[in-house]
Amino acid sequence: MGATKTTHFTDSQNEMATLAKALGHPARIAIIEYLLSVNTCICGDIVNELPLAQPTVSQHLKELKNAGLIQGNIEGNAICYCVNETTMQKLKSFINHIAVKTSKRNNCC
Amino acid sequence: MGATKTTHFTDSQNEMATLAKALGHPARIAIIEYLLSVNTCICGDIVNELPLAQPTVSQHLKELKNAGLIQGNIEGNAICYCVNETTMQKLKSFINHIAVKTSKRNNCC
DNA sequence: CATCTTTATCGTAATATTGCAATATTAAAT
DNA sequence: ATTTAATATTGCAATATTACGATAAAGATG
Repeated sequence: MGATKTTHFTDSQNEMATLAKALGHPARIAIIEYLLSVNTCICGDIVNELPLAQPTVSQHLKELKNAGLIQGNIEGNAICYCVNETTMQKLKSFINHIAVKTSKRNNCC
Repeated sequence: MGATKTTHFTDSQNEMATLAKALGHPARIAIIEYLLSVNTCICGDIVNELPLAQPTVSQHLKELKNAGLIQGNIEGNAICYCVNETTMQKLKSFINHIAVKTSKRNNCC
């Protein structure tokens, strides 16, 4: 075992889990925050912002990209990264939906 | 290696990563959704709702509980589970903050 | 008290993640 | 064409996660 049984869950559940998982590492949270700390896309310079080696950062960027949370455009020999608004809104809607349901629930615990 | 370098990141980054990571599995999304599908706490019956063996579900519940996303109260020989509103609001605020920043950013990708 | 029900824990196998050194790739600059 | 700069990929070791059978623990029920 060790592999997630994705086939037993709905597409929505798998999709949201994928997005949450991609954010489930402090380095990737830090990357997102850094991308948003400037009012434009970041071309290069991400590695120097993080306390991790370049291959490690590259890997984290890849995971964020695979999940659709960020996108990268080649700009010369650098790559411009930015947060994907559509995906972020999707995640936001889901969390909001859960949070609203939670607050409207009858407390009993 | 293989261990996350949590000490190099801020408390906030680590906290949000922990919450996101806890939601980063479809079974745990399904558990949260099931807990919210009824307007009260769920005492037992979670195992039968999921396509996973009882020890596996128990483990997922434990992780959600460790992250503070759900809480469980002993009720006889069963345990009543429900979503933790405070933690969920914290996650919601963070995601909202990120989403707002994303949508206010100058697009360039 | 014996038994049933519910949930947790242990042990373990399969797989995934994290991290980085070494190396490759790609495009700009000289 | 060579060098430089930025990013990706490969390979690998350490660790974490996922899943479940077996078993334990704790309260309810007969």
